[in-house]
Amino acid sequence: MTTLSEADHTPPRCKPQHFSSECPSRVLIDQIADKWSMMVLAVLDSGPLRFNVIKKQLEGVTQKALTQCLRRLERNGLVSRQVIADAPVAVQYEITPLGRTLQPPFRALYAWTIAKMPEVELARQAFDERRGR
Amino acid sequence: MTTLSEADHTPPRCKPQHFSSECPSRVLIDQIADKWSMMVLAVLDSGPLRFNVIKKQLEGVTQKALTQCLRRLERNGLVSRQVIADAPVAVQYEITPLGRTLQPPFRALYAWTIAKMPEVELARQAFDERRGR
DNA sequence: CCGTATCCTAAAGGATACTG
DNA sequence: CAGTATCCTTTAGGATACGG
Repeated sequence: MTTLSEADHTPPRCKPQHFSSECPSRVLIDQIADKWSMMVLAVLDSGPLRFNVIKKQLEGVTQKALTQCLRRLERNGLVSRQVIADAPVAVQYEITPLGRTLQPPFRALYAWTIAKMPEVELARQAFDERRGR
Repeated sequence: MTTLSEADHTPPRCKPQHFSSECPSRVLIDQIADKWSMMVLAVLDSGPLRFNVIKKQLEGVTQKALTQCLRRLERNGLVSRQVIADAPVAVQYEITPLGRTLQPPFRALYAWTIAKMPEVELARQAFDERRGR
């Protein structure tokens, strides 16, 4: 991956303006670009939650999809998983310190979404009209 | 979608801590969560480019995938498309003013990626070891 | 050069049933 | 409760060929 602004850093093993498939940042984009990850992290931001509580807050997510998402977040060190051996079993998911560092960038992205959504909606309508739906 | 921090805004038509499928921000997340969109916007950040130039800089993207991605970006008003009627035809893609406003949030996300990649890599190795590959 | 159309394969995603 | 396993359907994605 290249820079968004040249001064920011030195991209490891990446030529300027070329997104090689081995570029480390590509790996992370694949994670961030997941359908549910951002929402899971947002939900966990207020504190640890149990599986079904998370599930209830993400309308449309299936158990399978949420499990996969949580596993990947756990694997990447963004979320921790703790089994509480009661009967019936409880499992707590908690955002890690590393996961918390994602909060500022995500917050910026979220603010953008809220601020620009109306403009995007207008652009869509214009586009769809331009090409007879 | 809910807030990442309660003070930021008032989410339109969304209950606190609940990501409804009709919530406008979900629509945007679906766009941002696209595999190539962020890279396309990063590549276009330096100026307008032609289709095949963009394609060359995104290793592994197919013509079909890139076309789809650019159409969606155009539809959402983040990128503009201009046909230059030479022979053979040339098509220029350019980031729009609206698209440019995404730059700061993306830059923050990108900086995070570069900064935290090593930690993520360590977390992965630990996870994979915990569960016998 | 910049697509669209078609075909085909691979992967994602839902539904259901079952287990510690 | 929190998964895993299985099946099956749907969708995404690559490859190829062709058209404006």
